[in-house]
Amino acid sequence: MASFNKVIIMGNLVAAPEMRVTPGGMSICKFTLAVNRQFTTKEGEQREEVAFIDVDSFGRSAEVISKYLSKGSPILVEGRLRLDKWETPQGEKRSKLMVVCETFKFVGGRESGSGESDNSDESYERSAPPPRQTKSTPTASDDGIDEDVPF
Amino acid sequence: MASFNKVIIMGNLVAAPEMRVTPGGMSICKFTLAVNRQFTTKEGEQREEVAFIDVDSFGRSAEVISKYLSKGSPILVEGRLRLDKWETPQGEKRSKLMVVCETFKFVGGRESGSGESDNSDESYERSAPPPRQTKSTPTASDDGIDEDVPF
Amino acid sequence: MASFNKVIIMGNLVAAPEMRVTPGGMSICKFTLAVNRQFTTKEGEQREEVAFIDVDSFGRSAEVISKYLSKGSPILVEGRLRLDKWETPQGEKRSKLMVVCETFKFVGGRESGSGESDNSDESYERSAPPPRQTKSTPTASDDGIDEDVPF
Amino acid sequence: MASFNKVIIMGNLVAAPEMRVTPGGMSICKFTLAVNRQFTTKEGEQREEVAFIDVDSFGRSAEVISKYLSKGSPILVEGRLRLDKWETPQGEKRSKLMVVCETFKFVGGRESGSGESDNSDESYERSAPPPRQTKSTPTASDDGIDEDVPF
DNA sequence: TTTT
DNA sequence: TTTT
Repeated sequence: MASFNKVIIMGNLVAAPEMRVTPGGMSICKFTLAVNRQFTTKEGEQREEVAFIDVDSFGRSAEVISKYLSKGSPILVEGRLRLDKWETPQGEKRSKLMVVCETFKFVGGRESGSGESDNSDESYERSAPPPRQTKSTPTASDDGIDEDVPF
Repeated sequence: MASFNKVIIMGNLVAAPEMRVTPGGMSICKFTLAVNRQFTTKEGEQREEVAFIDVDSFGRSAEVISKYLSKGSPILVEGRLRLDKWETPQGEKRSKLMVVCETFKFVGGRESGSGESDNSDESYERSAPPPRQTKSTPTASDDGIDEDVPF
Repeated sequence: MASFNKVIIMGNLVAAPEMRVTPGGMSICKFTLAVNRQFTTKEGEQREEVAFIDVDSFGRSAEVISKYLSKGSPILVEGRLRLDKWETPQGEKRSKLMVVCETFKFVGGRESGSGESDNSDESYERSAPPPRQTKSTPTASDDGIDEDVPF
Repeated sequence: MASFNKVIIMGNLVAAPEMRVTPGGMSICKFTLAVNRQFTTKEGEQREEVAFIDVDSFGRSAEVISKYLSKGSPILVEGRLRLDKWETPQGEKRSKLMVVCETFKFVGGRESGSGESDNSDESYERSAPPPRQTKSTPTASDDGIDEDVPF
């Protein structure tokens, strides 16, 4: 059976992205995304869990991300899971699951853009400012009644 | 071979969502998303194409969407493709591809939330305000040189 | 707000793929996928609904698909929704939602492979035969008791 | 900005799934998927890399997977990334990225089925046998000429 | 019929 | 217009 490996995550950078260039001239930009999940337990308590996900981006993606993003920036990353392997100085084998960025979208700032990986056609995009909210922003006690607002 | 049917789209409502309730008490909220794609032609021209995508949402999702979204609102919809079929008054068969919303996320406003379909565990979520942008917003002539900024 | 547009569908070709080449030399392969969804109604009846989804593939993808697939072949397609527009001879505007194939995977045959769109790095893949099933194939009356087998 | 966290992987179990039941009666089935990626290097060499991905499934999904799958079985898993955290007996903090199964599909056997997570509407599905291949199975030297067959 |  |  063929394999398939797709990850789509949206979250915020927990620190500034780290950029480096290989001796062969390939740009690599590493960053960690905080991806939150809020949920309500069976007992009705609000909870939040965070997954800190390491991401590697390459080429033009790496350059764009390192240039425009910083700690706290939101981003949508599309890519695949990769199992990184290495050996400790003591000779122990280690491995870690992370995400290889194949495409990304800047989201949620005043201007949003997107990029595509080094492996793509590099047809980058220019995009418009975000829409105005026309209804008021919902909050937990949004409409005066103690409704269970769902977000 | 098993089938698989997954759609993930993020865009803006082209009009206010339309809500109705079936005689059986099921809420149905219909809306149309504008999903943009910017690209550069081989000749280097900037182009934009828009897909207008009809979406049906049900139950609690329908209620939340109809309550909080309006024309222009951004939303991320996760669902599946469905082929709607009907007959014209003249007896012609017609069909149309559209999206059934299974889950959604409010995105890009001051507060963002999410919902899950009537078929889910209804563990709705409350979320935090968006992060501050710490680098300046990039634009086409961002850094004074006529660089080909990729978005 | 940035847009996002992702479709992942797996199904079977309802007919042989149709291949053509543009005057400019671009290969285009069109096909229709039947994507099934089985479900149980609230009343406990088994039902099946089918979405027939038109797909356009381009370049190397088009060539590989048209060469190796035929009526009934399973395939996994990854791509995006596009709204096709045209005018009837009577001058009526028409439009139709369909899928643009960006990548694909052959699935479920003895050998499975994959391809990537013309826009990609063309790093095509050769893959291994599918694994043997070691447990017997489940059926509705699998284990002698009239259990509600979930597939 | 809202978070989003979606994983779709298809691969084969590297070992029999491990099933247990919590004191509270919740079924948990753990397994590891091998997800392969074949690619061609810039130098034209065929390579394969494998990601071994740990997956947790719950409830009815856990029961179905543990009942019908075994070492080598193919499966398509849809879910989300979770960061597991624990402490070693020496008091060191450890964490590991893994996948929580929210839905799955049996793929590529004689019969294929699917399941949905404990959190879903439990509308399980019964599906048909896989299609017959009508064109011969492609291989690297498929048509006698030393063509660069793309899979 | 269209959003940004 | 339809696949399994």
